[in-house]
Amino acid sequence: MSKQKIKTTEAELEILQLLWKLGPSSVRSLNDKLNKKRKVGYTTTLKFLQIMVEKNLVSRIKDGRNHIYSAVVEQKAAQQQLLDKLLNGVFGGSAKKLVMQALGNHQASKTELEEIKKYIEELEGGSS
Amino acid sequence: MSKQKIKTTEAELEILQLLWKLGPSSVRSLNDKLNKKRKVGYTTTLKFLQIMVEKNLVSRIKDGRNHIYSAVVEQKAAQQQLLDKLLNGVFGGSAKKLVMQALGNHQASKTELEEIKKYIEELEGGSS
DNA sequence: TTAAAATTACGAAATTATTCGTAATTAATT
DNA sequence: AATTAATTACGAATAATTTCGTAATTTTAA
Repeated sequence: MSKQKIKTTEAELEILQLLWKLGPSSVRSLNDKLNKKRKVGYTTTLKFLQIMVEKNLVSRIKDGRNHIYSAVVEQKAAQQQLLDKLLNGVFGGSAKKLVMQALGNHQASKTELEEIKKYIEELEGGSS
Repeated sequence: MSKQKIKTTEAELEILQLLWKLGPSSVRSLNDKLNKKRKVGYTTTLKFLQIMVEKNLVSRIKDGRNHIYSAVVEQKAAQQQLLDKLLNGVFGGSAKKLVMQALGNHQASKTELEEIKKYIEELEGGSS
């Protein structure tokens, strides 16, 4: 019963992003980081965190007068979910199309391309 | 002045999807297709199309008493926009990570993997 | 132990997105 | 031309998301 279909909104994702990057953080710290990008009220950030606790996207512990929030959902899992959505929603389920378009426009470095090739070879060699 | 920052919503994307697949279509036809997946009122579909005309996501011409709608935005462009969003938003801009995760979980066929490798080689050989 | 400073809780306003009812229009048919 | 059948226009209801003000609470420190 632990994995329902949780719908993550844009604003929530923005905060999860930070939590993944920074690790467990206080509201103030998160709000400060958010404000590097755009003006957001402290209580707005707090509210989102509270909503996210409800949804079980984050957890929290008390630390003095603060609450420290941590991401519950794994970054990988969230990435995968969004990737799937894009893949099925807009690329007709074709990983090939998605990958080619990703590589075509955002030129990965030569090194990265090599790494991807190696990775593909592993996939090919492995359990097929 | 032709390319502003247009925000496409979920519902709009769903309709664009159909337009890309079917080509120019009447409201009825689109609504019928939508109803294969979920119940949507005719006027709801119409409303979205009207909104999308406002946003310049689709265009329309009259055909008898009907309006025929066509996608204005190219599928590729929309795909790219969403891809970019995912890439920058959740994969920290690393196409490599995105690609690897896409390939890792959605096993593309061996043939597809080969094609992707070839494609990478083209990229490597080409204009660096 | 009171006052000041900061945090959290609550709830509701503001905004955006979705849905559709009803009226007006158009076209075809009698 | 009047009736019918279908479409489009308009605007408003609903729902979901985002935002934040204010009150209550907690901690620090004077």
